[in-house]
Formats: sequence, structure tokens, C-alpha cells
Amino acid sequence: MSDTTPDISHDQHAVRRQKLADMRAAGFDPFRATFEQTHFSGDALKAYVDGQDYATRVAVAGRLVVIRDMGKSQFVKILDQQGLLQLYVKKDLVGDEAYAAFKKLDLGDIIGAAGTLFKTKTGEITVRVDSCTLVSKALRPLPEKWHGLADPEKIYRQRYLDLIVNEDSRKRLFLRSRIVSYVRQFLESRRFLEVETPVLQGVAGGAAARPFQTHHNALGADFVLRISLELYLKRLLVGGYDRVFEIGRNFRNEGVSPRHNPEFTMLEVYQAYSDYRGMMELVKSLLQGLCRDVLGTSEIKHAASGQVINFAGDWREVRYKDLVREVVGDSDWFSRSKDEKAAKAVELGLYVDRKWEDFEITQEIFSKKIEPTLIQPTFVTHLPKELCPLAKINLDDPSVIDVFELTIGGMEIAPAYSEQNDPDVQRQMFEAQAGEEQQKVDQDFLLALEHGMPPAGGMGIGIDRLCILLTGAESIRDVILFPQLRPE
RNA sequence: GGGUCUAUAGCUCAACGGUAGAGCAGUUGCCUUUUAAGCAAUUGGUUCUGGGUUCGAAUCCCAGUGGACCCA
Repeated sequence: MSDTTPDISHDQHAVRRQKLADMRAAGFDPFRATFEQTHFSGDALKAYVDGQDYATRVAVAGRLVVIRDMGKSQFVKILDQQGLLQLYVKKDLVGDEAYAAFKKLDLGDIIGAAGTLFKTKTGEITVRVDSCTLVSKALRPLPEKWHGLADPEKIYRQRYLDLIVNEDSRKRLFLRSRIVSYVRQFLESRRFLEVETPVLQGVAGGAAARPFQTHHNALGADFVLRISLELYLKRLLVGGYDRVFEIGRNFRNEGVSPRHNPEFTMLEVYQAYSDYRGMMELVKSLLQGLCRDVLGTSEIKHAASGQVINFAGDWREVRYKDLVREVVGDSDWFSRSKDEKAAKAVELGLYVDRKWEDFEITQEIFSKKIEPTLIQPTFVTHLPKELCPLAKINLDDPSVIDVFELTIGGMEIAPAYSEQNDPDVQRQMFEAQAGEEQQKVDQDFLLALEHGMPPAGGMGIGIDRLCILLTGAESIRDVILFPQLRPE
């Protein structure tokens, strides 16, 4: 090393920058426009005919993630959307010049290679490369090859690195794509129409949550980001969309936790002339189909409890009030006074807010002491009417509504209702819920109902939570590609 | 919003009041069927930031910032 050139060998970024500069000086473009790819890695592996080495030609491309250099030949591995593929690059096959260029490649570079398939003596299907090229230079080093990326902050902020080096993350997030794809196919096969409804809304309805607020300059109007899909999809029921669904992003301006991301994906489904019982069949078929066709198993290990969740067969169906009575050990619970309920809740170790109504105390017990124990798929039915103003009142017991909440793995996965279609009852429920804030009543929705909405079953599924469940993830952040973090 | 834990080389981690180290990655050699390839040599640090205690701080204390978990 001369006095005029500083030693940069310790600085991997600088070393790669230097290689880039050298290539450009030699007239080689380190960021090619295209590459003629014939096979993904997995398709190449399938294209190999057993016993017929060097018979099948492939051209593959991907990121260089393993280099095993043996002097005049190298085994390397590239990673593409289907996974890893080994390449064998031999000096006397590619020529001196190309081989010298190949030796200068760094881990992380994106390369293209063409050659024929063979099986190594240890049985790995490999491409024997006869021509290869750098496609895109990587100027930054990859994380460590064995331990991968472990720092959760880096995993989320630099998800692309996580996807390159952590196979678990890659498989889990690819699985999410397949789950969503299956949901679409399933619903389309049942003749549901997929629609898109507004994210920017004047009134955030369909759920109880604090919305994000924003402003449209040209219209000079304030908007909120939607907190649910429900009210617009029901307008479509009025408009003659008899089977309709949307998979869309909702936004709730609330805490962030392993179960909550400020933006999350909901599926909502509405089927005219059906009811919550019809939705039971729908969701059960959907989830069992997902298990069968996407996961290939009806048994899933539940990360939090260690139990095995079995999706096959019939699912438990139980009334809300029966569950509560059982857990509090009091068959007359629902005729107790508010003070008595509060005392019991405190006894169970729960926090009770003085402002809470009766049903809120009971609901606190349900969500803290009952829901987490429902690991196997369970339809909880006949919920108190206060919990959802958008469902139809039960004919036999006007204190409850015709709904279920499907709970699996201790999480509410899918609430479903027989949808309220009486505009006058709906108005009463909205006004009671809004209390002092009558401006939060969606008058336009009520007008739509007055035009007549068919009876319908409706259901929502939190796609993120469904993915947590089906992938065995521990946090919502593990099934969202770019979860929300505080800006750096 | 409160509590606990956490931040050290590009990455994964040691060092726990006394000269900041290892593996991988990098650099330089050798090696034409390897499997976390191997062998030899070698570079690399604002120990998150700012204060404080101390003869001496990655280490102890305070504050801040990011992150994880638990609670509200």
C-alpha cells in the first residue's frame, strides 16, 4: 500500500465503491438494464431430470448469498423469490476473463448465470455455469450468514435485509401473500364481488375507535381515515351488490402493541339474504380451506400457549352469557347490580373504571379472563346488544344480538352479524351510542338504509391476526412487511 | 402515559471498575464437486447521545433517544 492510497480494506462500503469505480473505468455497466431469465430457482430444481446431468439448460438470476471459493472453481448460492439455488462456476468452463471477474463479486451482488443442471456428488441439484454476469452491484455488505439479522429494530426498518438473510421471515411473509390470495379466490368462487371504498371519510363509522385526522386542501375539508369498511359496503348492499367484499387498510389512532398496528388489513364480507348462521358456515369453510390448501395441515401450533389448535371437525359454539356465568361462578350474574359486578371484577384482578356501564364491566371480564383462554376455534354467540349497534336484535331475547365472535388462539378472529337493516332501529342505536357527539352519526348511511337494505350476513376478519395465527407468529409486526415504528 | 429489559466492529455476540475481544463478513495468499467448505496471515471501535461519580467508566449514577416486553 503506497503512501498516496489509504488502506480501505477494513471498510466494506469503500471496497465495493472502489470495485464499482474500477468496473465503470473498464467500460462495464454494474447496473444492467435487464437479464434474460428462463427459470426461477425452484422451477430450475424441478426441471432437472434425474440421472440426466447437463441435459437441461437454464438461465437464472438472483442475489449472491453464499460463496465457497476453491481457487479455480467456486460453489455459490443465489437467492430469488423461490429460494436458494446452487451454482458451480469453473474456470476452464467460463474462461479466464469471466472467471477473474466472477472472483471479484461480493456477497449481496445480484448476478445472472446460464448453464446446465447436474447433481453434485452430495446430491444437490446445481447449475454448471458456462456464462455469468453481474446484474446489479451491492454497495453494502449483507448481515451475517449464519445468525442472520437479529436486532428487531433493524428487522423492521430494513425489512429487505431480513427477507434476504432470515428464511423464517421470508417464508412467513410469503405465506401471508398466499393466504390473502386464497381468501380472494375463495370468495370469488362463491360469487362475491371485490370492491374498493373510500379511505378518506367525513365520519369514521362502523366501529368504536379514535381515527386519524387529515385535511383536503382543494376541498377545504377535514377528513378522517376510515376505521372500518362496514358502512360503505352496506351502501353497496342497498345498491344491489348482493355479495360483496373488500380487503382494505383500516387506521386506528391508538396504541401500538404486539397485537395492534396503527394501520391494519381487514376483510369484510356481506352476503344478502344470509345471516350470522350463514357466516358461520362461510368462515369455517374459508379457514378449513386455508388449512387444507395453503398450509397443508389442520393442526397449528399456537405460539403463546404451546397448544395445538385443531381446525378440523365441528367447532365449539357457546353463548356469551354462559361463558361469563361460568367464569365468575354466578348463575345470576346478569341480574347483579353494577357495584356487585365491579367488586367481582376487582376480585378477579381487573381494573374497573368508575365511568363504565354494567356491560363494560362484564366485557372487561370477557376480554381479559375468557377470550385468552379460548384457544380452540370457538363461536361465541348472543352477545349483549350494547356491544354492537349494527347487528339485528335477537327475536327471543331482546337484550342480545344475532352475532358471533369467532375466537381462536385467544384472539378474536372474526366477528359476524345478522346485519341491522331497519333504518329506524339503526338510527336509535347510533344516537344512543353517539351520546353528546351526534355529529358522529353517519346520516348519509341512514339515508341509504331508508332506501331498503336486504337482510344480510356480514363478517369481518382481521387479516393480520389471521396471519399471526396461521403462521405461528408471536407479533403482528412479524406478519406486516413494514410495521409502524417511531420515525428515526 | 407507567414499569422492566436493552443499545459494544458491517452482522451475531463476549468483556461486568483496571490495555475493548471472538465468530462471520472484509483484505492478502493456497485450494477445480463444496455444504456454516478448509488452511495461513491480516485490517477494522465516538462501546447510542449528553452530563456526573472515580486515580481510572463499555461497566456505577442521572437525563435523553431508539427498540423489546408487561401494565394502563
